[in-house]
Amino acid sequence: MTIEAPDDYRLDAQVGFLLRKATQRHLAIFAALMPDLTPRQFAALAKLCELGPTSQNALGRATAMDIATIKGVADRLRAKGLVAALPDPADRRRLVLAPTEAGRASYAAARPEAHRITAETLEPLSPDERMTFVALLARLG
Amino acid sequence: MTIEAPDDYRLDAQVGFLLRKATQRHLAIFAALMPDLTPRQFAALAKLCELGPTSQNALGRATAMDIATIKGVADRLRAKGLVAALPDPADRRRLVLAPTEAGRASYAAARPEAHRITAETLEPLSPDERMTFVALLARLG
DNA sequence: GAAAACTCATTCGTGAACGAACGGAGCCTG
DNA sequence: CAGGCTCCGTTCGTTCACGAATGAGTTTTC
Repeated sequence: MTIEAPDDYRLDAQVGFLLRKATQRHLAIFAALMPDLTPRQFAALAKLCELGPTSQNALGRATAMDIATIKGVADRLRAKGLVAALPDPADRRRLVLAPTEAGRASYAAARPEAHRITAETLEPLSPDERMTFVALLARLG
Repeated sequence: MTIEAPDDYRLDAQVGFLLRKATQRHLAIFAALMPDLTPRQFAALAKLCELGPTSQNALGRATAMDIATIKGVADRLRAKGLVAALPDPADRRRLVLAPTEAGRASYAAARPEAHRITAETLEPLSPDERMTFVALLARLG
């Protein structure tokens, strides 16, 4: 792993490119092990089960999704019957989201798969390397 | 950095979530420093300048983009006048892409920015940590 | 030399990211 | 209480990912 000189640019060594490739591989693993939910849908459902009833914007912030993005994700989760939305009587701007019975069941069933997805994504690294990698990655967020 | 027990799932500690957040930050840096090209457009242009005339499919493989994705990226680069497309007389299925004069100039101008983008993305890490991180990340692609 | 197998490019559909603009609603300060 | 600031949700437009299907062209194989 050499640091390239300013006049020698190799795309394949750039963080952005490597991040994209690692993400691609991870998404393929995810789609194979959890075909019924997309990563964002699972993230939103997981956070919702963790937090309980939450406004749409707040859920977006908790899952690091754009306001426009969480809207679409929430709509698709509602269409699947995993999430219910009710207007907040105390604040009429708010749409309060909560997992349905089916949503909680789906989350409970998906959790072991989520661990497997993480494990398989990190599989090329040794246990020590995995810890190192995750710790460094967390600092780039 | 603890490894969570199977019954304690925290979204914020999952590789997929961290990858997404790191990518988000990187994309924001990219958009700020290279507003005229998207990361994929830059990647395609860079590979094209590196490889010379290349078929669309081959460029897709070289940049780790789906066939359907590279089509759109190539179309947008053509619309910007940075890339030209000609049918291959030797193989009439092929569309051969090549950078235009403007494309080469744009790439030459963008290269220093690309280095700055990489540097800024990795800025939270020490020089040693950067090497470690990039090496580990490369193995997850 | 003809059928089978493969390759190249295109198109369609779904899911997603995110900036920008918008209107409705609450809050805060003068 | 009125004007302004902020927040909430929605919609629009552009870009991208990727599976699937299709049609045209090329190579392989028998």
